[in-house]
Amino acid sequence: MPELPEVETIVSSLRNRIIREKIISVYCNDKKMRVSAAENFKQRVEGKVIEHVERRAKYILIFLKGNEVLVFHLGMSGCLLLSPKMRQTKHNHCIIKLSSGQFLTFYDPRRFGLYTTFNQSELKQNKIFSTLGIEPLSKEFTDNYLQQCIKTKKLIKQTIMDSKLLVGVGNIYASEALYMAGVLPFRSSNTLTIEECKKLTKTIVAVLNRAIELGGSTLRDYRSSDGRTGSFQHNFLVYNRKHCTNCNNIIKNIKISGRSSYYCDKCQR
DNA sequence: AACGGCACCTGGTCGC
DNA sequence: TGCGACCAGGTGCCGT
Repeated sequence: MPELPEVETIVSSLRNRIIREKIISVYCNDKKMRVSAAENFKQRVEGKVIEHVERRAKYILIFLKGNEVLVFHLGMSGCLLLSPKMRQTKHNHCIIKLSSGQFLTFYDPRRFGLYTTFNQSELKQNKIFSTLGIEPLSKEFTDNYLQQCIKTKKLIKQTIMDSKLLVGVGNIYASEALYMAGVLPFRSSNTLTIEECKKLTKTIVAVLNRAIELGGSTLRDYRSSDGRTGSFQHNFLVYNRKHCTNCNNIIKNIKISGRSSYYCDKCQR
């Protein structure tokens, strides 16, 4: 569900509103989750003060004074909402009461997400975090880096969505970036020219930045932590569209690794 | 080692 | 109206 821009939107809105707050109490019901929260989750976070909030890939990291780091992943349908009232919904899995009286609620109907806590060294050693690729909005993401990544026969859409190479690019933004670069999603990565690779580097960064400016994309479930929807979905050039925004050609839709992939066979080669 | 396929879930939509 | 089929933004694991 939420990709990098949606998670970034949540993190930046939380950053302004929960820093220095103390965690007063925690309701935790992870029985239905696919991944359990850490043992003693409640005891490990109650009474701690929130120091800062970061994003790594699609994970939300809430650093607590001391050594603990609260970790949330929203999966396909997860939300992390901050509200002045306790929200009782069917799919609440974790509710955190803060010293200001606000409630931070994690809910996730499809339960593909997770929440837990790590201490900082566990976080560094954790298999998930130690194998994550680089951030596309960091200085490390260069033409040269992408040129190294595409030395494979894998389809280019799979390559840019491979979180061991590059994090945060999900199904929507992969389709959009490839469309903007004029590259068909089912090309073998190693057939891209240097020029195409350079262009793709630029379009990945551009589409993510533009989506962040617009608060992400809301197709169905996504809300920021203040309950607001994103509006980048109105700016999709190819995803979920019937006709090409450039040439009016009919947009094709194929499955790549089981995911809907949209493209224009006139504008993309 | 690398890759494809699948499993994990609920809920919304569409067609009959 | 009711029901079943199908689809959805992610990710880890398993078998080949």
